[in-house]
Amino acid sequence: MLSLQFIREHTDVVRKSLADRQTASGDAAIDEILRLDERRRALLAEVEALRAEQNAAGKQIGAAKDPVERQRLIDAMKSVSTRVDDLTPILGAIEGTLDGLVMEIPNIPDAATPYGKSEDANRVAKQHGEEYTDAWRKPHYVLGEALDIIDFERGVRLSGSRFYVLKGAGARLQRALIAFMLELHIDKHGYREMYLPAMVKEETMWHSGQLPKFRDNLYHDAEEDFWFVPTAEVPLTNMHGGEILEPGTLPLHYVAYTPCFRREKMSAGRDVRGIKRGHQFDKVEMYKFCEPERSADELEAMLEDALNVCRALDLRYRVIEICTGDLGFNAARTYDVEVWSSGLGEWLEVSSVSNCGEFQARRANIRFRREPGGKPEFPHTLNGSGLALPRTMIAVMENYQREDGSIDVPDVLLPFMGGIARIGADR
RNA sequence: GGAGGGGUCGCAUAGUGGCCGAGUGCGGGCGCCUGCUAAGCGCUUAUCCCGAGCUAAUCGGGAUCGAGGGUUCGAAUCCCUCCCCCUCCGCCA
Repeated sequence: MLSLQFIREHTDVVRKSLADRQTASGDAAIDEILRLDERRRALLAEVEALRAEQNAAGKQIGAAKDPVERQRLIDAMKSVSTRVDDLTPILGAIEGTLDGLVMEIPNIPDAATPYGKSEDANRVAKQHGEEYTDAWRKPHYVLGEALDIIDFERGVRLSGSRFYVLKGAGARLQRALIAFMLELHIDKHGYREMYLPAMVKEETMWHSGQLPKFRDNLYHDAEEDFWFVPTAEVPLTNMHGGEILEPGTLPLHYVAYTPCFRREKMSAGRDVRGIKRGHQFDKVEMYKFCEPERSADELEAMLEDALNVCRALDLRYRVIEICTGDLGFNAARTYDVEVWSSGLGEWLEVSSVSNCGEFQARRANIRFRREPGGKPEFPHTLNGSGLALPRTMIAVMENYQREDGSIDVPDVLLPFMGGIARIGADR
């Protein structure tokens, strides 16, 4: 979130941010925030002055020996007490409203984020390999059913639309990808592996910025305060919630594999075919906490870490630089990574690598000290997929398919496949 | 799920209505002293918010004793609700 002080003192920057993000009601929201903030501070001054009076009187009353004098002082404070009781709920209500409004203001785009009105203005920053296909190439959902490694029908039987079952070598292929990605990030890229809760409390969703904006996209338990994570970014952000990290702690590089759950209400009817967009999917997520001045470099490094997965799998990829109009709520700067799938004949987003600046750290109240006794500062946080499994599966299946309908297993996955080098050939 | 115990300043503890934002010990920091990496002595030891100030040093005020409500002129202390931890029983991947 943004600090009230920042909104107050850099109102023009915030207004520009909202305009660049194509937020229609941005100005009205800022006006309301400024108005409430002014009222809040006026009321706060009054309440605090009264409290100071109470505190001072409290000491006198405590010290008063003469019962008559004592009673006189107590009676005198009753009106002050009443006034405080009157004002406090008003102040509380204003702070509540204000807090709610500020929570809905998105992060300020980084200066490096290009301006653009919508995703059409995103530009390809880097591309490795050209689009290609062949007449005989099939989409993964055809391959998957023919090889009996993806079962859509049974997924629907169990859970409804947007669910599927991976079977045999299909399930194993995904597990191999997960293991390969994790080990690459741990052993070669220096991340520390985390096994995380897939359900978190509501508060945690606010801290990482999923709430209130994306309430419609989240699943939660009807009876208890359990919310299903839509990405490991949520628990990872909160790993150090409320902490002040000691000098020498940063940077922290974490990697976690989790299932992710999304309602996908926004994309009803889109991408319904195949495994491209399900309510449940797996993802390996990278996450960093670092000093503010290092986050730009850390972002580039994280992008490379994601691309290294694509390279190791010999996938054709491109990097999309997200423009202001398409930037996510929490992000100041984002690269998307897409890989080419030769069966569907499209680029698939397998990763989104973002620098959130101090936006999430402020929400989750994560701070660090540069030196012992130093002033606490907010670290920057970064997150990136490394990678999302279903789309990586699609690309691998479609790009490694042979004309006879079998699928070669990429070399780097062989150690995890228990001797299966080709799916469908020796079944 | 049942019964009991407990949550106070980095750690350990003291504290049953005002002299407690909070004592003591340990740990950490600064300084003094001591003719040797010890002992001793003194000081210090959180975070956030509002205001003033050169968007400074700093100063004034407010808040925070698991969280939220309540009683009261006044709550770490009393009452209620919730959360978490520990012990035992039950159940269980």
